[in-house]
Amino acid sequence: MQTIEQLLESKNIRVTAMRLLIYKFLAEKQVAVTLSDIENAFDKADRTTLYRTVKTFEESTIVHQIDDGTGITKYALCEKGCNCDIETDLHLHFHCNNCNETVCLTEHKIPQIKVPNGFISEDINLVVKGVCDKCSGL
Amino acid sequence: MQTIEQLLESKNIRVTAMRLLIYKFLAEKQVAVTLSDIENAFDKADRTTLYRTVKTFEESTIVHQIDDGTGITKYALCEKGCNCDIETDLHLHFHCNNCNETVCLTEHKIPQIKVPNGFISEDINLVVKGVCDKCSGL
DNA sequence: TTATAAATGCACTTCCGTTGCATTGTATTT
DNA sequence: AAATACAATGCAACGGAAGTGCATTTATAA
Ligand SMILES: [Mn+2]
Ligand SMILES: [Mn+2]
Ligand SMILES: [Zn+2]
Ligand SMILES: [Zn+2]
Repeated sequence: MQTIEQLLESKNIRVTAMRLLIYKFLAEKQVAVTLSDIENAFDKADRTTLYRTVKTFEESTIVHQIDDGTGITKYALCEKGCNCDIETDLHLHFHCNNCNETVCLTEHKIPQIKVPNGFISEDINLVVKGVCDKCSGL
Repeated sequence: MQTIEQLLESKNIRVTAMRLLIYKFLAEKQVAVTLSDIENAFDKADRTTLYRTVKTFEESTIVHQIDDGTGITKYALCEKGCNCDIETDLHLHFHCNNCNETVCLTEHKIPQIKVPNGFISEDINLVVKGVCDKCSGL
């Protein structure tokens, strides 16, 4: 088990206080977060720093971006061994219409999707919307 | 075969010049269009009118909205017999990373997606990204 | 024709993402 | 240790797209 510091260093990302804090924040969250979420969690830090930190993480396959259809970009930590950079992360995402939260369903891979002749599939974004387990009470 | 006028009247939407023009514009386009696309096609008309027209169409299941991940909302005519309003339109969308166009693949329905226990699926958004038939040359 | 309501146009706002640039902090070299 | 070089952070501003309030025009109905 490697530390966060080791992870960052392995990706050639300098270890700073902010980056450690933001990483920990993402790690303890069970849901995808928006930039505003991070902003609210770190009042003292500037929006831009948070934005660039997340972007840095994204470029190094530490987090992946999620477009859940709300119009607001969300972020979540990549699983270890995730290959977002070379091929798309094929797990699906679930957006709850009730609590408005979005989660990675990393266990649920996206099935093979057929496209018409002449079309070349390179990436797939699949978002299921409905009611999450916390809200459904099932 | 019903006329556009008849279609609008059947949905209790008043027939206006703008609405007929915008409908025809959408009908002759083979790809999903942005509000800016419509704006460029109708210089004289105001953005707000176009915006509200499309929204009116959307509320009456004449067009459906497409979130292809570009961050810009796109619109396309619904097929006849489409049930966007009561259940989600289950066809998938394809976004070309080369020409940046998005098309409805109405023939390609979204397969059944399994979600974990406790989750209730109500709607699915599936966007395949890659190279379209025009750009691939295949 | 007049009264009523909807459609359109104009101005303005908000929200999110993004960038330029100055400043601070860190690491490396001399 | 001091000087240097470069990256990280903070502040301010911008831009695009979606959305809203209100006045005006246009269509429908009485
Ligand atoms: Mn995910
Ligand atoms: Mn479609
Ligand atoms: Zn929920
Ligand atoms: Zn193309």
